[in-house]
Amino acid sequence: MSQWRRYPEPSYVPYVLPYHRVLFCVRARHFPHCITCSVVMPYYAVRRGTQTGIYSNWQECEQRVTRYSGAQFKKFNTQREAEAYMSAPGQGSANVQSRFGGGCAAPAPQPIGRSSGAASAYQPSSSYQPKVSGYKQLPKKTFGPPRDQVQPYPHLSDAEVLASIASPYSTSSSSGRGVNSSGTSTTRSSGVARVGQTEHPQIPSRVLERARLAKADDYDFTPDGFAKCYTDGSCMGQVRNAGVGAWFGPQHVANISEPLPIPGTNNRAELMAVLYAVNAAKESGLNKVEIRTDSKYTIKCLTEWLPKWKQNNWQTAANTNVENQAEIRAIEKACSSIDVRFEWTEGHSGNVGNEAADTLAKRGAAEALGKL
Amino acid sequence: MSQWRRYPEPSYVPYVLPYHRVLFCVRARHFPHCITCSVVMPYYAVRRGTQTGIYSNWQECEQRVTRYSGAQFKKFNTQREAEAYMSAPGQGSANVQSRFGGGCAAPAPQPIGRSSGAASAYQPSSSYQPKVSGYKQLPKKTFGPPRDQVQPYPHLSDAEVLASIASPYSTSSSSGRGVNSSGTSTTRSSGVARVGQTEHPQIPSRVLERARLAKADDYDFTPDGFAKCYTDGSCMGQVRNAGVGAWFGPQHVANISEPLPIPGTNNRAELMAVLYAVNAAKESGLNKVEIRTDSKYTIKCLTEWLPKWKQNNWQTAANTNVENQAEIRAIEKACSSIDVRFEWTEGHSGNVGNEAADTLAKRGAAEALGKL
RNA sequence: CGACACCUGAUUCC
DNA sequence: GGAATCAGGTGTCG
Repeated sequence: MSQWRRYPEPSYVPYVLPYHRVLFCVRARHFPHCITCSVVMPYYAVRRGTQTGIYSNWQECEQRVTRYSGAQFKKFNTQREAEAYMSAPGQGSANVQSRFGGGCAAPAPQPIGRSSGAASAYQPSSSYQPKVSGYKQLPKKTFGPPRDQVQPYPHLSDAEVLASIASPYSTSSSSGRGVNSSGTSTTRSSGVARVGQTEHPQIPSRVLERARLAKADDYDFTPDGFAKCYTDGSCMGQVRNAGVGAWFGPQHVANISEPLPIPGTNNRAELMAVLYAVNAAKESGLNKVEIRTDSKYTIKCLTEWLPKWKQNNWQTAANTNVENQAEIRAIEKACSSIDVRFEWTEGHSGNVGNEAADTLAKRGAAEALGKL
Repeated sequence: MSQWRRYPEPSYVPYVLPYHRVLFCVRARHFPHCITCSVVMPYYAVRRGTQTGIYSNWQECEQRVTRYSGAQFKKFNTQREAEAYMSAPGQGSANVQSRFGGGCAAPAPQPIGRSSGAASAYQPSSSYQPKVSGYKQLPKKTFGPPRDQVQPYPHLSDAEVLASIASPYSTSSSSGRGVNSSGTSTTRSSGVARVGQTEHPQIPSRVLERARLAKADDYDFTPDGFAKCYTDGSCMGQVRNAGVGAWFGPQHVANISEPLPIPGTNNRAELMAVLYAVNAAKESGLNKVEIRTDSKYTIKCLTEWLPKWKQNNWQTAANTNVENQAEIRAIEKACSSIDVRFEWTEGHSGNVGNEAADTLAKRGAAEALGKL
């Protein structure tokens, strides 16, 4: 391993048949055309975030980007590309330009160069990244943008599904917070401890607020008393705008259709949908909820694999770090104060609840796309 | 997976966060409202397989489909859909059509709705059928015979990669051999000793013939004058059909995509790819070539470990005989008259050359499998 | 124990 | 057709 790890460092790479005259492949800067010798040191350009700049590792980047609505960032292999990205006409680039181009040096955190060796024990997923090879994907034909005819399921029309949730899309404000306290005090019947707002900061407040408005009668319960909840995630396009959806029933006030604040993957979206749903369920006073998702990945993460991962330090069978670790842990934590059961539903098989959640999720992803 | 398999059986489904009190979801008949448990009577249409027809359960379908190269089959919820699928213009459907629609009766087994009347022939008594859905993926892994639009990487389409080597797939004959001798005499400029045909019997003659057609300008050289060559090996299935691929550049006449005459392992295939490539390079008169492979095993064999093995009588650290000794020695010998340098490329990381070699190798393995 | 590769399977997202 | 993710396995070496 050591041998390969040292690869990018400025040294000679003696991969030569030793019984020949020894040949050397000099480092990348000497042989820029030698693809395999190229240094793979990443450049994370944060064009929009709590603090813009170019960083040399994902941790640095993540700090400025997580929970930042509409964050724009991307990984590059060269500083030049990263700088080009910063200068590109992205939203909020004006602000970025001043920070980056100007001498206004970023404080403590180190824009590149500083090869911070401190690799935290907890390696967060790099899955937020739009995948290195953005340029390659360009020629790929994109899916037709104007397809709006989804026709999900028989009973409810698309419009009805969307109508079944009070449009939270425009009201991102926390205007309702003041009234909130009183509402919160009207604790519901269940013995579930009401979790404070601070405990699930990543859940938009309006999701929780609406969940509080739901009454027990509004839910559809299984014979053994679990509230049914269909969840789904969606992520679209090369930017990977993601959205989540959760469906408790037609016209249910607690239904969720939200964009995710940062780009992600399909699987992250599926997980986040569960996280949103579980938190909403808790917020409305339920003590038993049955999450129905079509993602076996999600279910297995939470049931089969999680116990193993907690023991083996979150290593996958291929000896890589488990992805979406943060989301999985968050769900686990959220589930500690409510009984959660998971059921798998086959996707696109005409299941009403699943289709509804799908529509909701797509709507959320579409909103995320509009935010960019 | 076994867990999922058991789904439809009359039992409990324990998909519950394990750190909670264990909860059970009783079977469908007990909880008819539980949509995800609903049993759907399936129709398995086998459009291409050992025997075509429509079957009512997966077992029947599986028999006609497993190990059948290029099998085409699909599950439907209605007989009408299944029949439509059978009539649809799938590849090789001509054959299918005659079988199905024609009187060419399938023997013993009972297609469900074979020409209407037979619908009753086999009436699936609801029961059993799992909604397992493993079958859906099955056709995916088969190399579709007619698929020419693969789009593996940006610059070159799959077809172009394949097209970049004169199709040796059909011309397995050694028709060009007679002319060969004269061609061999036209030695190229390099001081490399021309190896006689008999010295590398394992290299198909067409590989060498095509290499001879390449001119120096056709190659892509590193700044220090090494011709770039990506190699890859592939071996598929339990039979271990293997293939090799070598890629010198787009449309390069010397590119290689060959099946290996005998089954082997992945590592043997990787080694053979290098062997083919080095011989081709020599044959085209190169005197310096840089082999780029994603197999560290191959590189280490040829650089790190080989000197040691020559001294210790080819004994591994665990005191066993070194595997693939013949291939390693053959490469070493081939390298004695050409400068060969090795570079490691990470697999499946978007590297164009590596992806191309991969495609070529897979194609070769597929041919070995008889899938072509 | 580590490393790379080669596969198989599964679901979803596009 | 590809990406996201995981599980299981073999081939090989130190």
